[in-house]
Amino acid sequence: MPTQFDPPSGTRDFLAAEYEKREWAFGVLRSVFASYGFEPLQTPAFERLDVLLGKYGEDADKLVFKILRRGEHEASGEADLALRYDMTVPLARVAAAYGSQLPTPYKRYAIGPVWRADRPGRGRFREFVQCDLDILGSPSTLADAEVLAAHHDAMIGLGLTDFTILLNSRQVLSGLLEVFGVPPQLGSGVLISLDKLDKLSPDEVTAELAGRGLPGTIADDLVTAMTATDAEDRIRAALKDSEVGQAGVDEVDRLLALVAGQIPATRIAFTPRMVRGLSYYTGPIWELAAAGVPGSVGSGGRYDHLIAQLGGPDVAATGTSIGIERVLMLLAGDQAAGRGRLDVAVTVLGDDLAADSFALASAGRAAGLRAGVYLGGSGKLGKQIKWASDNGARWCLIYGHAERATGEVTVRDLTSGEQQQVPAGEVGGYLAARAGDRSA
RNA sequence: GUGGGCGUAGCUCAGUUGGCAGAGCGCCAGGUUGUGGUCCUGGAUGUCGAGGGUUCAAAUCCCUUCGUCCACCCCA
Repeated sequence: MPTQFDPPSGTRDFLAAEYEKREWAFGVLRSVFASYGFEPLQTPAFERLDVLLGKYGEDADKLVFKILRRGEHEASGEADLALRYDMTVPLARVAAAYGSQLPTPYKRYAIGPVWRADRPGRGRFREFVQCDLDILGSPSTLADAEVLAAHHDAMIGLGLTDFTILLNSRQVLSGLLEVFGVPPQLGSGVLISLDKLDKLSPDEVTAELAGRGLPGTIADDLVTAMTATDAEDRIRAALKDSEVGQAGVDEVDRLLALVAGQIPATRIAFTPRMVRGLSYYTGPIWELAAAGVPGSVGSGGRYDHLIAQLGGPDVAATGTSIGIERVLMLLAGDQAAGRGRLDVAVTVLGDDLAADSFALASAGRAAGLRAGVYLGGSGKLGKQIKWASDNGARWCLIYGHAERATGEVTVRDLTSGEQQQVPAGEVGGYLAARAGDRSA
């Protein structure tokens, strides 16, 4: 097939099987979030350009899909609107617009497509669904714990158990830089390099740190402490010398204690080396890793002043983002089986019988089943039964002149091949009585 | 944005030194005119991603372009 009929790169068509799998997953998320008392929020697919630009820096601005001005201004080539880039900026706008009308704290979830003018790759799209869970207005660690627990439960609800939550804190990272004597101006660069410890060897990271201008002995000490088998103990001990660092450790421990009843200890761990690249986090940070998926399958943290930076009120905030597209990749085989399109397939064995066939299908629907009549051009019964079978129907209702003469319908069970004559008026009840026997 | 791989039937892919466009699966028809799945027989697949060049001759070699995949970067 010519490639011009593929959807634009980085976008996808979802035919029935995949669509249903996705809808199932979104439904699981909605129900888990609702069970925690989070409420839904839906905002427009596009926002005013000035609402979106300049929020995350120039690099992010380049990834915003802009919408040209229309009408007489179109020739100007300027844009005044843009497709949303994430769910957080719209959240800030909503907080600014409806502030006092929103509950406090405001616990909301948002599931919907976002767009990025990015280069697509594996697990990376230009149009993808983002699923965010946030709490505005609570500075409490309880809020972080609730978000984290809900995220964990959502993953479990989706059938995922083989994942790990890497937990750290901004204060821990600040403390590390302090106790190891990293010059303040090198801080963010050093953290970016340390984040690569899960991909690069300790030596490579040490070299990269030196390349950033960090004195060799400091780089060495830092990498050694982070990668030792007893790294966590070493870091904990070292941070005792830092007020901010110790505060970070205390908060991480508090968070671990709060979620201990819901998240098994094997699935969550204090991970001092984990650094979230984004600079707006102000407290605990976390990332979910799963085997077989590039990057993370979710991440979040506390971001206390971001909402104000994005144009909203200056409220405490914490939240998490479920990497649903990547989670769906892990679910590839499981939920995709599909259960067919019909429960009841009705033959049409002649133009003069079609109206009765329609009525039979209607009776099937009234019995709570999915029912359809044969729309093809073949009058052959064999073709029609094959059609019924191809559509996954459990029953084929055979209704020809012989049946009409006796006022009965031949009900063929396509699983067993057994057939039974049923009075036409009782077909609905007959099917309803047997529909519960075996789940679809 | 940098480097590399790959674009052939609906799908997964073969295709030798340039020499008639192939297989499996799926699809259609028949065997069986009122009985699907299994089986047997037969049939159709097509802009060889697109454009240009070399050649008697190009899926094959060269150039360009588009798409796609992998690594780096960045993210979800």
